[in-house]
Amino acid sequence: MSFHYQYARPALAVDCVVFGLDEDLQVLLIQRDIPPFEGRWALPGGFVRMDETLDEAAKRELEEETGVTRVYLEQLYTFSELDRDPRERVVSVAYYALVKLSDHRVKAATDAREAAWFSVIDLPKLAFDHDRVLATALARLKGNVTYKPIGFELLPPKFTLSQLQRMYEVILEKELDKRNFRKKVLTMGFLEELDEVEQDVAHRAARLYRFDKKQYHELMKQGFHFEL
Amino acid sequence: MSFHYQYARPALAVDCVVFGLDEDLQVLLIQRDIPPFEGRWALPGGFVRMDETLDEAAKRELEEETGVTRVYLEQLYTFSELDRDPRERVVSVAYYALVKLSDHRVKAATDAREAAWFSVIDLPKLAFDHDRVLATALARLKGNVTYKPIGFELLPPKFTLSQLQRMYEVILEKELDKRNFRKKVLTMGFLEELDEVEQDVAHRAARLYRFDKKQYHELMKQGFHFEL
DNA sequence: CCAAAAGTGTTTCACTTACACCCATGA
DNA sequence: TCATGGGTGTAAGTGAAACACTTTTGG
Repeated sequence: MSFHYQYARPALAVDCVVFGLDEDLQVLLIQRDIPPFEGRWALPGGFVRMDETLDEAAKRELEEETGVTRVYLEQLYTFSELDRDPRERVVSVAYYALVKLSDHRVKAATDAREAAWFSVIDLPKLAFDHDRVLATALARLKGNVTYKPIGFELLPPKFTLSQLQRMYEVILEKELDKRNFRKKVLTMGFLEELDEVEQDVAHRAARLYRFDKKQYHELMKQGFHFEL
Repeated sequence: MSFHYQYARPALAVDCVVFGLDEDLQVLLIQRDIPPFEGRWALPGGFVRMDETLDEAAKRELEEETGVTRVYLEQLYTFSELDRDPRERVVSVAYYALVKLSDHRVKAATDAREAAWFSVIDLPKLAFDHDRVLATALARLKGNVTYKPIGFELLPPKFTLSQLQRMYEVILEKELDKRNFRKKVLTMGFLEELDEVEQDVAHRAARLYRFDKKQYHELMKQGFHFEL
């Protein structure tokens, strides 16, 4: 590699896989309004600028295209197949994030494009290689959710233990035992029991809990190991 | 993003963190023979060509610069700090690999550069942000080794249980109980017990074992979960 | 015969799993 | 009063951790 490198370069882009939780696990998509893949749904994303890092580019593109802001984006994988974009060589760094769907239910796209939530179990065929990107993100989510408390990002600040359990069941695609689940998460010691219950339900109201981030980090420092 | 995207682009490079095992955990470095950081040690790597994927670029650069070939490179992380290269904007995709040090003890660099193994616990200051890249790779290795049998890549095809245990101790930086360790790895059922013992040792010769990849994948399919 | 590492079992304790009924509430 | 989910305990089994001595071999 010489001092002045001036061969042709691939273009560099970012794509964002943003998950939310409803009955199902949901993902945020935008509808493309220009070729290629005009009209097809795609992951929000775009090209990286010279004066921003990849993290910054991902955050900016996500906000520009979907209005979603203040989310923690984590780098997922960099995709570099030669033909992943029919126009030219584009290498894309994928990010993923978990958001409280309630905070982003109506998304005001700042440009003309349409953004919408889709259940991951009933998706349209996506543009580019975004099916593959999404599959990678889903696998990562499934793999991480059991040993990092990332799932809490999907829930509102106050939640019931049943909501928490349903979240794990949806992501892991398997049922969990209610008593064992409650025992486990409560003994971990970072759920703050509130003196409040859920409202407007047609049955006994469940107690609300809050994820105590400080306490969690305190436990981490002491070598605590979260699992399941 | 317009059809013809022609803004300035970052250069795109790959860097390879290749681990080997001796008494300590080792990493393969090359000495730079041009500025910037002339004379400093760095991770092998270089710019990505238009006709190759990132995986291919990493493999090619590693071979060109160190002679190391036929290793399984896994993508690690993409680094994009604005000033990580003093010449110009360079985004670099890092890869990591584990190799049997015995196979690569003498490395014949194909060009003039020097390549050498360094213990990770006694490293020179590296060029660019390679200290950070290496730290990321070490963290990943430590995190993965307990629940994927990747560590076997560091050992020769036939190894003793003590060698296997030492490998885990070196990577995890903690001591393990001999009896419990042997019990555990043997009950997992993918170690093939050979009718051979190690040679030329000044004490009782230990039995040799082989990692049975087929059996491991068979167990995986049946939902087996490797850990520690 | 000495040094050096190989090899081997048992007990204790903690955690995981399986499992079923009563309770509180709003409609 | 009924339907709906909320909330609770125990027993059995499995796996992790702690722990020390004998065996083999070459020098």
